[in-house]
Amino acid sequence: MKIREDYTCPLEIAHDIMKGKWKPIILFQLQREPVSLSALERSIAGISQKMLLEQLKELQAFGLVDKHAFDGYPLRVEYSLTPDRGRRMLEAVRIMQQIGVDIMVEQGQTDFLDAKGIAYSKDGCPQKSG
Amino acid sequence: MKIREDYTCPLEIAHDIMKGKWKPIILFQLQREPVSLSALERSIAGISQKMLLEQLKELQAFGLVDKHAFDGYPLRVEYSLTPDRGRRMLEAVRIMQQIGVDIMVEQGQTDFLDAKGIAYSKDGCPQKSG
DNA sequence: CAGCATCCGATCTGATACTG
DNA sequence: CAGTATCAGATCGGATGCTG
Repeated sequence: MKIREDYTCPLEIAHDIMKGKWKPIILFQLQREPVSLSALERSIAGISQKMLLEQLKELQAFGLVDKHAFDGYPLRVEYSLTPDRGRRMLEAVRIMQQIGVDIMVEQGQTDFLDAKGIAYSKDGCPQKSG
Repeated sequence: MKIREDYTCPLEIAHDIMKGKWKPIILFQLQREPVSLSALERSIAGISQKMLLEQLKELQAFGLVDKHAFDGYPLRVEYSLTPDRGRRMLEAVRIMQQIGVDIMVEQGQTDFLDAKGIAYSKDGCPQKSG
């Protein structure tokens, strides 16, 4: 995957980086630690492997995500946020996430809040299994 | 326009708020002051009136944008960011924009930077006319 | 100036089956 | 476990013409 070199507007790049249903969620899920493809797939409800791989590739191309492949069997791979660009974009994702939380609370949906009404369970998104 | 009330994930809402090619650009253009529809249209290169109106409506529905209509002829309307949600989302947009700037600089595109190499001309996006 | 409706091609995304 | 290929339906977005 190669990045266009004829962008004329920074926000056009930003859109290409973040577009689609899954990118912000993927970045959000990578915030704690490097994770395997299958772990990522399990942590994101509803995503197909095709979309996950495709979006991860784009994030890698733009320098937000790193991939580390280990030799041997079974195959093992770990994805992580890059310290600079990935972490910075995570800040933007956090803001968006918080606004989403606000709206859910405003709608009376407080299920995902903890006892103190501050933090939210897991990452605030439904997980695949237990 | 009515907002879904069955969201299960804050980032799902965030995506609905920001999805599409134009929302971040519109928020960015609204940061300085309230503007009319036609001014907005002029300041965003390539957007159609249909998309502009449609996206503004969605941003209003989610509480990021306010609209103020004045009586009399010619018709006059002003759009602005809401002080809370709109301004907060603008922070996320700024982060995304800055990452876009970084990538453009990395690609050797420095045309839009000012003499000091820090700020960028206009809003960093091409404008319609002069 | 502000706003709406329709048509239609481009793009995105999910399901499914297959490879190393 | 990690990753690829293909096909079909859904969604997105641009052009255009019309109303108050």
